[in-house]
Amino acid sequence: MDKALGLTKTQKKIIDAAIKVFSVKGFEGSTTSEIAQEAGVAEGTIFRHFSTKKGILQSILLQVVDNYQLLDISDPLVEVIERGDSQSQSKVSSIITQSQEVMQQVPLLKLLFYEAQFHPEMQQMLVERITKPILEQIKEPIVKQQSTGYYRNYNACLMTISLFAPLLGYLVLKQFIPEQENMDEEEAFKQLLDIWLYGVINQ
Amino acid sequence: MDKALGLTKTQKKIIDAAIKVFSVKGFEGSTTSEIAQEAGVAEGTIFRHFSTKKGILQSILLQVVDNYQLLDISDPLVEVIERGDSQSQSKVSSIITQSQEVMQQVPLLKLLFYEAQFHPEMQQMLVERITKPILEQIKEPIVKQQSTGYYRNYNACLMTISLFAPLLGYLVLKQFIPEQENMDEEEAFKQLLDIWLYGVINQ
Amino acid sequence: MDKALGLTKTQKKIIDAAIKVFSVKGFEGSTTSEIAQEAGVAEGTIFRHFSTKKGILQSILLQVVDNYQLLDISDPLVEVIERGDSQSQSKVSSIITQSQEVMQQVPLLKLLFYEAQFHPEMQQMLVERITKPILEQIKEPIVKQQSTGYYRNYNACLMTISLFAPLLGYLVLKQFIPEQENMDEEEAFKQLLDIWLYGVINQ
Amino acid sequence: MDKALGLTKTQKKIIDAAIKVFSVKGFEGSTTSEIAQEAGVAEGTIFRHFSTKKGILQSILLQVVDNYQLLDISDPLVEVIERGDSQSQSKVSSIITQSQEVMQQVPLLKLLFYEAQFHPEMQQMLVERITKPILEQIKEPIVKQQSTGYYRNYNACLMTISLFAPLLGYLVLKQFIPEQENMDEEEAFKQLLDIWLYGVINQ
DNA sequence: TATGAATGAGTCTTCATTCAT
DNA sequence: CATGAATGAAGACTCATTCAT
Repeated sequence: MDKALGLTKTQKKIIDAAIKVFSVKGFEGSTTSEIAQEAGVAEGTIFRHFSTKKGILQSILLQVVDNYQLLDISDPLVEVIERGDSQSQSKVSSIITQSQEVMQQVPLLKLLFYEAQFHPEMQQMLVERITKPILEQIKEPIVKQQSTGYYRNYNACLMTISLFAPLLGYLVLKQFIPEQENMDEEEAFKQLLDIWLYGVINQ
Repeated sequence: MDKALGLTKTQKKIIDAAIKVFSVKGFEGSTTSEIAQEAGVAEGTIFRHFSTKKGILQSILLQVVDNYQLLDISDPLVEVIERGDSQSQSKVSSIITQSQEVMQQVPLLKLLFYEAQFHPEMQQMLVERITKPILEQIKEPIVKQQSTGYYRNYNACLMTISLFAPLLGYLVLKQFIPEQENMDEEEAFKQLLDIWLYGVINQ
Repeated sequence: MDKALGLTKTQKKIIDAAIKVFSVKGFEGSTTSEIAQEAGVAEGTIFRHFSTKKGILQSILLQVVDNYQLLDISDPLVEVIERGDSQSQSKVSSIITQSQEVMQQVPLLKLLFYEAQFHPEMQQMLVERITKPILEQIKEPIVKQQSTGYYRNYNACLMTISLFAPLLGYLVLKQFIPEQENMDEEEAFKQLLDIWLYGVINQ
Repeated sequence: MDKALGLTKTQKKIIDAAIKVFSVKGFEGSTTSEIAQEAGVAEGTIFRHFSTKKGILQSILLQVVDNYQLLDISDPLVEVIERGDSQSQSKVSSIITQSQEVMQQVPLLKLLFYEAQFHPEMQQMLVERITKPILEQIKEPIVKQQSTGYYRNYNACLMTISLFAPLLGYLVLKQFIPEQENMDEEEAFKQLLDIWLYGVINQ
């Protein structure tokens, strides 16, 4: 009744509050009392639902992993790869649309990847359930295009990196230096994809 | 007498110890007592040299900024841009050589950029003294190549991102997933630069 | 209907569970949630029957006091005193039989006497309803034997102590150091009573 | 300089305060903040010297064990056994003198033996370092007296219990029911020892 | 100047108790 | 009348910072 995707309403309130607080102050910099306040529950309530503060972080990770929200970003990229056609605006703009959500998730993802350094089991889960699946999903169509001779024969993993990293880098940089509003996101993504396609297409 | 670059020997010991400890455990996850132990001084000594724990972090940032060690990475990239020649192996390998040091600095840089989120004055210093200078330094030769028509006319900032992000992404990913040892670093960098050059060179 | 000795069935379940849990973990070391689980009721249910956690302890004490289960130990001792005859095996063994129950109650009694230190009203009740009655009950036949000249004229209270303490001491020690299984309980009690009788009988 | 018997002055202050507080409120019923206040130090200071609250209890036990203060009680008892003479007043009164200290230690010993139930390593130490040594020390002269035929041939361990338990029982009871001040301690001990000797001497 | 014991505010966590269902 | 989620006061413990030596 008060459950959704395995989380009770209270759990959802706490998770959402924690995401907000963690994103702003970092994991160690946040206190459970802040999270409780943000969630509108008593501090003790947190510990009826999550055994430790770290448990909250792990639940956030699990939810991100389970929802596969993240992987949505790879679908449009796959289409770009398969078409190999920078002019296919509709695809590009679908990425842009997605990116609004991704933008909001960037601080959360930074948090998870950063904190994962200090928690091996989280790191492993991130690698196995997020990083590797994305790499695999993107590598596959690249390899196919290489086999037809349409793409050059660089290491597929490196090609994936050179496709993915600039997009992510652009988003992160924009959070650091928000000034350059002169160019809209859609145009930026189009140019980044263009550069990659030219770099990758044979001749 | 016991000073070098504005740091006494004791200060240097503390800074070095703090870099080591912060890199492994994060800023909030480290204690001044650990730093003192690693530095081989008493805990109280730290506070004769740095007013607060955060002061240590700021000093680390200042040192990184002042030493410009970081910017060393942009020099070889500039040469790559200016030559526009993926075959110029010597340049590429000089990057590789540098990257050994950069590799070691990646955790420190992750730390500084991550913690900067929570300390506006640090964030500003990072942006003004590190991020923007690197972008500028790299944008300049790109713009020159564009003016001669040798490079395509993409937004120079985006071109910089698409050059820089894959290299950084490769280094970070390698720390997360160290397995793919099959390819050596030199070859990886060469391919990433190749892709960029093809994507960027007109025709 | 569901009452017995002033306790409803639910109350009895809770009391029994509390005795079990308190005996193993002590009063402060036990949680109401453990007691609820052991009793097979909800945590809230406990507080419909007992106003506070301490109220449970007080009810246990009341039950022990009301049931006089404890005082059963003094009856056989009285017989030993009255016969003044260490050879009366049947009496001794009836003590032994009782002691099986007493053994099980030792942890509970330790608990009550120990916790009573911290709760004056409980201490008073223990003294008035348990300790003093036992002393009186045992002193009486001793005094009678003294008046006939059969027992020496030591202070009756001290004689009671020197009768009672070794038996209790033996039981407690056995819980601490269970190894000395070489002697059975029956024999042990017989010897302890013998020593006392020899020490106490005139000539 | 500020050390004595392996304890610094601060540690001694904390230990003494803890003994006082624990004796009055029990282990679980005491708070580290109360102990700090009683010791006249900051709460944090406690944890520079004892890693946990339980660590304080263990240190108390260690100190009791190391000081062998407790075992002092067995020396006069040994003399009583060896003389086998209840009239040897001087010995008896030396016990009394000791007992003033023992009296003060009774609450502490009750604490240690009670809490030991919940901490196996403490229980073992109490048994090995306190209980067994006392039993052994007292059993030895008893056995000697038995071999000469002066004492009856009861189990030596039980004889020890029937010597020791009444003395301890008297002290504990006096704390519970302090009223019976009519008899002084010296006389009480003399009578208890008398009873035992008569019970134990052959004929 | 360097030390490290002492500090105490602040943290995570527990748990007896309440109350809407 | 029973339930168990929610509460929040209180506890053990941490750690950046101070200061007498």
